[in-house]
Amino acid sequence: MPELPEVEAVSRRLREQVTGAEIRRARVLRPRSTYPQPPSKVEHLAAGRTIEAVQRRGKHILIYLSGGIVLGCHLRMTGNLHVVPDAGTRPASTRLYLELADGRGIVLNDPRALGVMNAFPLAQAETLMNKLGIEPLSAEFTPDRLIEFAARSKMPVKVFLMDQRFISGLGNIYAAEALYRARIHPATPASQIRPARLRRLHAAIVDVLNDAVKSAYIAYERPGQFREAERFPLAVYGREGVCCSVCHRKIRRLTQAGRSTYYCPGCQR
DNA sequence: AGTCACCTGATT
DNA sequence: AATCAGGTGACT
Repeated sequence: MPELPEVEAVSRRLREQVTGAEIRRARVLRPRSTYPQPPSKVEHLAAGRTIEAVQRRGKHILIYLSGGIVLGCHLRMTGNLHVVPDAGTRPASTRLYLELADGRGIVLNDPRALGVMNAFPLAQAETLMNKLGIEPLSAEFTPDRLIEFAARSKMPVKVFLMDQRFISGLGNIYAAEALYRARIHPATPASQIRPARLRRLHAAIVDVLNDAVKSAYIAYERPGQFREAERFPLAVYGREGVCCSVCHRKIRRLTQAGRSTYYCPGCQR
């Protein structure tokens, strides 16, 4: 599920629902879901604290607790973090949950069980988050910063865009969609792209993420079956063999760093 | 820079 | 039965 827009939607809804709530206790049902920490660390550090704020950083959800503790959650491929009315009634693929003093539960629900939650003192959480790259929807993400980063990387530009140490939040779908909008071939080495095209790429990244944030927020407000239907139409991702609506050539797929990349051979040179 | 491991469920 | 999946960290 989640890249930046989906994580933003999850984070916003959580913020609205649980800011100010008290965590009675935390229960880890699957021990690996707190990797690399032991489950007891999360259980002990979360219990009895009040939720002061919920923030997103890259694809991480940060739950700030009273007493200077932060719960950091990463949803990986299939995770979701959401509130249930009764902590005693949870989805089948619940990996851990926070039982609130009012009886509700915050559930890390993840069929593939790749998602994780950790507990950190505030300073340690900040240190970890400082290793992430720039927030693409913040004012610091400027065309010049993108040009500066790209100049230092020989990676294929699509792999570069997904590297969280440069820009944090882009994943397989929106990296491909941004390159399509910018008309850049995904295999182009980042350092070889001229500044004018990187400016176009910068605008494409901001646009595609803003579009996706809007639809992701709506999608997460609704029951599951409407999720896919409400996302704006993707131009290339998952559309191998379909004709490009601009040039009518067939969308192709290639493999980069072990992941599928979709692109239009006509539009992206 | 590539390959695997971590997992399960959907699709071919 | 095999392959694929919106992610990432730990190995070569």
